[in-house]
Amino acid sequence: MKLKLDFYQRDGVNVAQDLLGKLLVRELDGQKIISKIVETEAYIGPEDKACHAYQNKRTKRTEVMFGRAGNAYIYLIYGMYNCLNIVTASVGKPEAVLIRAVEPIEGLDTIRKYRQIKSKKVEDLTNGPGKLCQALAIDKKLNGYDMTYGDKLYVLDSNYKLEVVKDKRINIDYAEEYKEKLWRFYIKGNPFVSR
DNA sequence: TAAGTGATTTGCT
DNA sequence: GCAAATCACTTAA
Repeated sequence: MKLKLDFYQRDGVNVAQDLLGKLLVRELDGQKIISKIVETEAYIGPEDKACHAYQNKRTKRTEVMFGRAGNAYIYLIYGMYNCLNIVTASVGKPEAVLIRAVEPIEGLDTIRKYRQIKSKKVEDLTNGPGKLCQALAIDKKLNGYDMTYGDKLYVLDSNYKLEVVKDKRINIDYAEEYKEKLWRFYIKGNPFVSR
């Protein structure tokens, strides 16, 4: 079952937790890549200093976050890496969940085609936000993509048993007190979780 | 550990 | 308009 609008149309922190263990599906060129979401972070617009849309700052880039829940928010960071977020809450509320890491389930060959690395370790394919985007061939063409409707990128429901760990977010030193927020979630013991 | 990388935003004109 | 600063990361040592 594909996750529907009502799943995303909730508080970003809850959506972030509930997305763990769900299946992220990417289809392209007739190939299907299925991966399990193992790590997420919540970005809560108006109050969160780490969020691009802090204090409801609305620019061309953050526009998508103000839009409908279930849309993909993809942006380029550090000049070369894409990050995948899913917009949550309702229209006008800039909230999103960053997908930080996934575990490949199906379509390893396709993943390797898009992300060629020296490392033999499977973990290195998708254990980070930029890596997973390379692996799934996600770029800005998919920005604003409707994941509750489209077939190229969406999330399937699942019933994995898992233990959720709450932690501080990382790599957002500039966010001052908000970097202490426990808005990062990951599956305990999963090898694909980034440091 | 450190540096590369360029789109985006901001703060001047 | 243009220039400078910023940055939700990765890789190779």
